[in-house]
Parts: sequence; structure tokens; C-alpha cells
Amino acid sequence: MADRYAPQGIEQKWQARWEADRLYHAPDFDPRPKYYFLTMYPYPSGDLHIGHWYAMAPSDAAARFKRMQGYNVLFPIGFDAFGLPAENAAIQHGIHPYTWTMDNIERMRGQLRSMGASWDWEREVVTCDPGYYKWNQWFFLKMYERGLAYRALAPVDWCPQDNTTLAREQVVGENRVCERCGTPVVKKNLEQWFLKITAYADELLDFSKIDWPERVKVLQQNWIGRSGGVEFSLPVRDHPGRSFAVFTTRPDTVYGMTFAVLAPEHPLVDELTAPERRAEVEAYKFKAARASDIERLSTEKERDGVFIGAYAINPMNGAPVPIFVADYVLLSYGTGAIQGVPAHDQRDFEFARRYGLPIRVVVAPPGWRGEELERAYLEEGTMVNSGPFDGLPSPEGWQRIADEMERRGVGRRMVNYRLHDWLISRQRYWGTPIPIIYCQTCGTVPVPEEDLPVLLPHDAEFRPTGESPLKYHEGFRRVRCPRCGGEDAERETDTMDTFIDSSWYQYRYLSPHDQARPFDPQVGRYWLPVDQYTGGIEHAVMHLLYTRFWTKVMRDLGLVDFDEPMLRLYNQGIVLGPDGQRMSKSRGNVVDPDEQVRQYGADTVRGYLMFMRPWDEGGPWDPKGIEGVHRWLHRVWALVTDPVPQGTRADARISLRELRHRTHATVKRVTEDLEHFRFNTAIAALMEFTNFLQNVKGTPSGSGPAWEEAIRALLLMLAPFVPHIAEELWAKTGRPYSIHQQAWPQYDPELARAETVTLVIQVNGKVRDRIQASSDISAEEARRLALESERVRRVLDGRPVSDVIVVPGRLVNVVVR
RNA sequence: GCCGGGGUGUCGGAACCGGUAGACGAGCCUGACUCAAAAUCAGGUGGGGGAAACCCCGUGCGGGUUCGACUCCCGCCCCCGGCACCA
Repeated sequence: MADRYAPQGIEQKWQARWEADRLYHAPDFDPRPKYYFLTMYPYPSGDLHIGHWYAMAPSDAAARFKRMQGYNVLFPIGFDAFGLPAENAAIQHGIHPYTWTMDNIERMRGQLRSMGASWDWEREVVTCDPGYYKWNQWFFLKMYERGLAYRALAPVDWCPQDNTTLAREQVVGENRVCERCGTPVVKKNLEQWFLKITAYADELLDFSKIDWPERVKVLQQNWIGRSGGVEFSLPVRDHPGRSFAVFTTRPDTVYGMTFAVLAPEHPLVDELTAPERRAEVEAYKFKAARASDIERLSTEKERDGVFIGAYAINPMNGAPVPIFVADYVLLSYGTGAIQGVPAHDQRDFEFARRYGLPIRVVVAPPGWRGEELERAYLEEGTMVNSGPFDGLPSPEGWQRIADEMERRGVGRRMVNYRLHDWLISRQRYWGTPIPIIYCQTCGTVPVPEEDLPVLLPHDAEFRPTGESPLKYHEGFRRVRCPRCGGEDAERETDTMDTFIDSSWYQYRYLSPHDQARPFDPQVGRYWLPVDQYTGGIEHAVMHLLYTRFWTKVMRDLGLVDFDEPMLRLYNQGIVLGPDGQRMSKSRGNVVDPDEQVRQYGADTVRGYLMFMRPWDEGGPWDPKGIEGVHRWLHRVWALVTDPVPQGTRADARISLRELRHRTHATVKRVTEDLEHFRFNTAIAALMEFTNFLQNVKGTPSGSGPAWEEAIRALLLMLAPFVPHIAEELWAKTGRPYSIHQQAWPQYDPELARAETVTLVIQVNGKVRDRIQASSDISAEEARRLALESERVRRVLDGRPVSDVIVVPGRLVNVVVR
């Protein structure tokens, strides 16, 4: 008996050797074709979670596979190092965010190394490094120059728990809570910095240049929420010169307007409200301001509102309609005002029912005889009650009314988006300072490029006051105006959203130490764009939208010559606890990767994570399931290292052709599976192959060139999945270092084809017999064999055969009526 | 409500350009080894009927197309995820 598989010794040994030999360093240029494989970089929260392994171990296998296929693979790693948890640790435990973050990074580096992944550590990026965030500031200034970064007073979402504003994308769910801490957000009117992502809204809807999951594309589409319609203006009766605009996607229904609605916060409400209605309107506005609380309390969202005592004029027919305020109209979308067309909008319908407003049908449903509607009719139909447009099909009416409004100058076609500009100001310390100075005489002045980076001072005080700690740092805040030299200038004390860091980190990996520019364009020409990106789905409308936006801006700045940052995207699933629940410390179901590695070795943990389920599904961690993978690796070890028991099974015959066939067929399967990230079936194929080789061992076929070919292929195929045991067995069998620099095995399609097949014989679609036959059996021969089959004849029982279907090499179906 | 994904043994799953349903692994059962257990190895394992040969049923439900349907079409049910008064 040879020695047994003991991963603990061999894994560290090889990890050290690979690193010393710079085995995975990707050169800036290379004659080989490049492959940029990027996995979302981790946040240094403290300890590596099994979820990190689930995201990274299969990525590593895929990157290793590409490398063996002859690509120069860039597989970088870094840390998303700015963010709230570091600052909260400072407030709660008095540790400086920098110390907290760098300690965590140091610990995680060690844990990540234990995975045996093929990262190029020489390109590591840490975003809280001034050498990194300097370029956040630089990009910001470029955007400011182009009008893509601007400051505005706007109602913004504020998290009272985290004491900062949030981007719209960071507010989630029905109750509009902070995506980080789950606290309901409140609205505040603040001067904040925005990036003009809406300028790219239409281009962001174009996914034709990227191969991304349908799910993500749909999420982004919905998030951008493009809708085409008409914006037109309603004069207010008895208020000369006063009017307000409404946006509608249904100008064809304008004659059906029987009321109009303003959002409670609409700037015209106060002015238009009649004195006798004021008290009621004020009460309603107060209620609406607290709407998020009330909504959660009411079981049913009642559509309510208040008449303000004024009338708007329908510009198409001059009819006056009452104006209401109602909180189902949002100030943040369109113009904050709508036409109320109850016959053709369900919300307006319910509102009209409640307040006894007329419901006027202007698009007749097919066969409509003037009866009352049960609910709003939303489909197309024939225009009625619409003056000169009567009788038109409603889609044509849509265009004609839009034309008429434009001709008269009361309205115009336009497009509205749900997408808002990206609010990037954060009232927190641990982020990139926004490089802006406010001067009493010059106004808003950008920090000159040569003064970058604006360093984040180390000695700030952390107080959860709701204002940026930098505001209280006199040395930081007080500054000379770079334009006029005046003393009365102050720095912006808010910091940037950390999603800015991750919007362009893929570029920094190309030249992480470049002092003169965000990345070297020469290196970029070789490596960009990212060929494959992998990560969780949770960033679908945040990071993944922002980074597309960022790249388009970089293109318009002349920094890159392509439109999309990442050509292919894959979203892996989530590992759950053994109880099927999301892992959490409070539930006590957290699987610690370090502990698993100590018990089984990194290869087993990697292998199990890939074998457990399809990568995009994730699922519960099964403590028994990992045993199966561990046993398999033991079997592989024994298969390769145990001396062959000569002639012990000389009676058992497996032909050389069969051995070679199984080898080549397995190479084919594993290659194809790896190309599609089907790690689970790839490993299943390798297990099958191992089991097969165990049966061959000891038989006459268990030695010689065909056997050597099989073992060699097995080890090469193992290399991406379980790199340490593969390297060890490769060395133990006298093969030259390193297995990870070998070419991926090729298969011969001829050999991959089976020599004999099981021909299935059916009668009327039911399997009645199975016959071993040559795989290139002719249709006639197959047909003859089927009809001669004893079992078939018995089932036929003399009935005449009406048809015989032959699928070459697969089956024969004998049809009787 | 809308959008996306999915319902297959005891469990995770495989097959899905229509052609042997249940690969691989887990669990369970039997046997070998052992004083015994663990580990390891060998065999079995969808349900029902039968002594056996073999037969019937079976991929959420109901229809359909087809020589043949887990796979395609129509109509439902259920589960997971996302968005949610977007005019």
C-alpha cells in the first residue's frame, strides 16, 4: 500500500512554490491571445465567508482552464476598501477605519491564498489607497468639466441609521428601506452632487454588444424605465398666465380627462388652492409627507386625494376639470402632475369612483354600446367622444393628437425615464473626498488636477451626527481658493459613494502602480475589455449599471474605444446554511471555510462547491455531500499512486479501444462543460472516469500507452478544479513541473465516439428490447435486427407492422396500428 | 399586478437541437474486512404486481401535436427571486 492522500502537507507546499515562481503573473503584453477574467472584488469585512469561496473557486477553475487552453489570462484580485462598516467600527470600537480595513485585508489575503487560486497578486488594488482614489477625483473633475457632474438642491433619500444620503438604487422594497441596514429612509432637501447617468439612459438600454443574463438585462431595463409619450400644458381657470404640464403615454385619451391631479409637493399647489379649501389641502399634504409610515399600516392602499378648489382647462376641447392633490401622483416622475382619465387608467378609475367624478369613454372597446365600464379599458379601440378624432383607431389617434398638440404649441412628444441621476454625495468619512472648493468670491471651484489627490485626513473625529466628520476638521475644510487665492474658501466635506470605486476598478488592474494616469492605454489596448465577469446578482441595478455608464463616459473622454466594460456576465448563486436558510451568525448556521479547509483540504472544498449544484443556483451546504468529494479524491490518489496489482484481474477484459474511447469522450465532456461553467457535470464526468479506470486497473488494459494517456488526461483535467492534488500526482508520477503550465488535453472526435451502442428497440414508442450494435450500423441492418428480435415478435403477436422509424445509432421504433 | 427563473427518486441533482428518464454524489439496505466500530471495498436501491420471465404506472395538473414528449404547443396550479401607484 502506498501513502494515503493527505492534503494538509501538499497544499501549502505548492501554494508557496507557485507564488515564488510567479506562475500566475500575467504580463502586460504577450504574443498569446488574451483573456481577461474578472470576478467581483470582495469587501474586506473581516473574515472570508464560504460565499466568497463559492464566487471565487469556480472562477479560478475557469481561469485556469483558459490558461491551459493557451490564453494569456489576467485574473486579478483586490479589495473594495472604502465603506460604512469600517467607519461604524470606528464609532463603536474606537478603531480607525484605516486600521480596521487594512487589518482585515491582511487576514483575508491569507485566507484567499489558502484557496490555491491563480490570482495575479502583483496587480492587487486597494481602493482606499490615495494612489487609487486620486483617480476617482480625476474622473469626477473630467465629468464636472463636461457637465456630467453637477450639484443641485433636491429631495433626496436619507438613511437615519447610517446618517447619510443614498442613491435611489440603494433604497429598496415596498417600505423604501436602506439596502444596507433595512431602516426606512426619509426625504430631505439637500444640496448634493449628482452624476448625469440619465444622459446615457437610451444607450444603457442597448444590450446588443454584450452577452449578459436575461435577468440582469430585464432588471436594468425596468430600472431605466423608458416610456414615450406627450407632455402638454393645462392652463388654470381664473389664474391668468398660470398653467402646469402633465406627462401621458396616452394622448389618445385626452378627451376623456375629467379631472387633473398634482402631486402633494407640487410647487403650484399653494398658489392654486382656494382659501376655503386650504385647511383640508394642508392636512392632506401633512399626511402625505408621512405616507411611508401610513402605507405600512393600512392593509389596502386606498386611492385618496383632496380637491383644491381650482380648475384646469383641457387644451383640446376647452373643458374645465377639477384639480386634486393626491399622493398616487409622484413629484419625482414626469412633471409631478397628470391628466385624470378614469375610463382608460385603472388608478384614475378608482379615484373617480371614490369621488363621484364622471367616467368618459373615449376609446371604445370592440362591440361597446355605451354601457358603463366595470374597470378601466386599457387596450386599443376606436376613438369616440373625441371631436374631430372620432372613428380613428386609437393608435392613429395617438399620433394625430400628438401632432395637433405640437402644431398648436401646447405639447410635445417626449420620453420619460424612471432612472434618476446618480446621487453620489455621502455624509461620511471613509470615502473619497469630492475635489471641490467653495469660494466666497469665485463660487464652486474644482480642485486643479495637479493638486490631486485631495487626501482624506487621518485624524478625523467620528461622531454619528448626520454630517460629514470632515466638516469638523478645520485643517481639511479651510483652504485657499485655487482660483483667486482668497482665504474665504472651504472644501466640500462630503465623500463619494463607494460604487464609484467599483465603477472602474477593472481598468486599474492593468497598471495599478501608474502615477500619471488611471491606467496605461497601451496595456489597455491589449487587455480590454473584460472578456468574462462573474459575481452576484445583487448588483444588477447598482454596480453593473454604474460601470456601464462609467465606461461610456470614458469612451467619450477618449480613454477607451469600446462601449461596454464587460462582454460576458455570469451570476453565481448563493450558498445557504445546512438548514437551507441564509447563513447568519445569529442563526448559527455559518460554514467557516477555514475550518472546512483544515478538515478536508482546499481541493475538497473547491471540488465540493463546484459539484454541489449548478453554479448559478447555489443552495444548502450539505456536510455529508462534501464527504463524497473527499472520498473521490482519495480514490483518485489511490488510483494513480497504488502499485498496479499485476494480473489480478487478467480475466476481466476491457478493450484498449474502449479505454481510449472513454478517455477521449471524457475530455470532450469536461471541455464542453467548462466552456459553459457547468462545473457540477464536469466533476461528475471525472468521477465516472475515475470509477471506470478503477475497473480497468489490474486488467491487461491497465498498463501501457493507452493507460498512460488516460492517467495523464485525468490529471490534466483535474488541474483546474483541484490544483494541488493534481500538481502533487503529476510530480509523483515523474512528470515535469508545472501541471498548470501544460496544454489542455485534446480529444479525437473519432475516438470520442463509442464503438458500440445500445440500440433501443421500441414498439409503439415503448422500449421492448436493447441490442448491442456497432455505432455505425446501417438503417437497414438496424431495422432487420429490430424485426428479428424475439421480444418484439412476442409483443407484435402476429399484428402487421405499419411503419418502422430508425434513428441511426440510437433506436428503432416499430409501429403497429 | 408586471417581469425573470423553476417544479424530475428519500435528498442535491443529470438527461432537455423530441429518441434508453433518474448520470454523478448523498442517504438507506446487503455482503467482505474487523473482537467490534469507523474507514475502505463489492453489490443493490423510482412506485406497484409477479416465484420468475416479465407486465403496468411514473418528470406539478388537464388537454394537444408526434411513430415517440421531462423536452414542443394551449390552458391551469404551486414555489423562488426582482420591481411595485412610473401616469
